[in-house]
Amino acid sequence: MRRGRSRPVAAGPQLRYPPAAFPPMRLSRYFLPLLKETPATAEIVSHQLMLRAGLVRQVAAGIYAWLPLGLKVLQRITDIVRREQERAGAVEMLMPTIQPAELWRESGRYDAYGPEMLRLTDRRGRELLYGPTNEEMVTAIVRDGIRSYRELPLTLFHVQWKFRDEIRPRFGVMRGREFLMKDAYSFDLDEAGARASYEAQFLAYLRTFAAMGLRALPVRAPTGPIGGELSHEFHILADTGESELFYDAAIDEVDLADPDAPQRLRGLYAMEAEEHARAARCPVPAERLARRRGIEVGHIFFFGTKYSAALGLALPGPDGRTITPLCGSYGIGLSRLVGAIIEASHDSAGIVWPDAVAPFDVGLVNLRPDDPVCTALADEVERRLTAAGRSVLHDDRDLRAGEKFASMDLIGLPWMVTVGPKGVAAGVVELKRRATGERHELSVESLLARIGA
RNA sequence: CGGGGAGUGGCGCAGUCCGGUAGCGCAUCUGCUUUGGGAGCAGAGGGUCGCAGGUUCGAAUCCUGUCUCCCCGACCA
Repeated sequence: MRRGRSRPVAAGPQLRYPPAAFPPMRLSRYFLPLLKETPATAEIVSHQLMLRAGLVRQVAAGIYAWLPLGLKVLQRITDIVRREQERAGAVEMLMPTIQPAELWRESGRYDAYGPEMLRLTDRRGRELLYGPTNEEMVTAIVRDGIRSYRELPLTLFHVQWKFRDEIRPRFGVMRGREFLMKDAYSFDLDEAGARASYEAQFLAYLRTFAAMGLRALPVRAPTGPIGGELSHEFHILADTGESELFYDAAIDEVDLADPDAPQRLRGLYAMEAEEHARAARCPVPAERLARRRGIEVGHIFFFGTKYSAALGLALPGPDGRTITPLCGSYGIGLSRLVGAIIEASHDSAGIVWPDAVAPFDVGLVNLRPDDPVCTALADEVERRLTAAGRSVLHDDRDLRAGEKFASMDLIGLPWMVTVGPKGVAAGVVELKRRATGERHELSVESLLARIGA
């Protein structure tokens, strides 16, 4: 191809992009290594199920490969987070995993961070690190890219892998060394603006977790000298959660659709057990004090000029005086969320994915792939569900019914559609809801009416 | 990093104390019979026992070193 001269792309059917929104996936061609037995190294249920359901494979302590099915979940979670971040006015970018040590010397954190930071040296002897977070970098980028106070406020976010060399990684992806995180950073001219940016993220978090079908509790987190009351952790409630939470049961009554829900939630008591014990007195009457376990999946906080001052981010304000922007950062542990969701939603047979984050909407089981009539019907169901916008994982393998059902239960897709010899003559298939176990025999038309939109 | 435990076919384990040339279940492959909730029978393949030294006629087994993984604790999204 010659350079410097554009030529029109030849139009032709072979260049047209296929229109299917969700190409169906055949299990016979997929990579889904399921384990019948529980690996001895996995202690908690989410880790066990993630290994058994073929979501991840451990590569080293706290480091995981994401297999196709696990990646789907991670992507669905990321999509929801991205949508809600953009809705809250944050702008996406992407910063690298590797950062120069010099940047961290500017903030003084290079020495402060300790062995948890993975340090590297390149061939020229330059000191690098695998980023555990990005405050320094984003602050430097904004410093170098902003010329006027008029360009603020600004909230940037990215989704990127991070590395913290935990002393003891555990609980599978819940406490890995390498983890995927959404982190957002806000830059404001004054405290009122910073507070508004914080509020916007607080609301975005409520919406994000609700959109995933999760119950998330905002918990007041201890702050440093600058943070004031502007720091919250978001916990997914799960009986197996790592932290114990005490909160005002009135929180359970708050309607998230209500515009003043964030305000109400912020006013209601919720603390981690350790903080709760430390508090002078609990403002919640005993009969309203709820106690549950949770998994921290998000953390937002305001830290003022800590990094902007250290890195020399300053702008001339409208009156000519220098403004050092006020900043906050807002994290969601995306890979950890996968584990947290499973902790919150599983049963003895396997995972029970909430609809919004399931790797596929429907598991389609053809009980007789060698029977042309069953196969024709299964193919039709696949085609029509796909056309209706549902993602379908089609089990076309020649295996026994029990094994196929058990596999579907294990991977936890919200719906299972079974096409088999019993129903095929009458033109009916069986629909099963994973969460409840409820089953119905339906015609293909009724099936589409039920789950086809 | 302190304390504890474990490395033996893909997975789960036995064998280690009392050295004698590796075994069980599941999975895999072949055949037949089965076929709507992890089938039955018959046969087959697959392991330098984490690694490196040492002791011994002989080491999965004893000794020394080393690496890795897991659990409890402090730490953390």
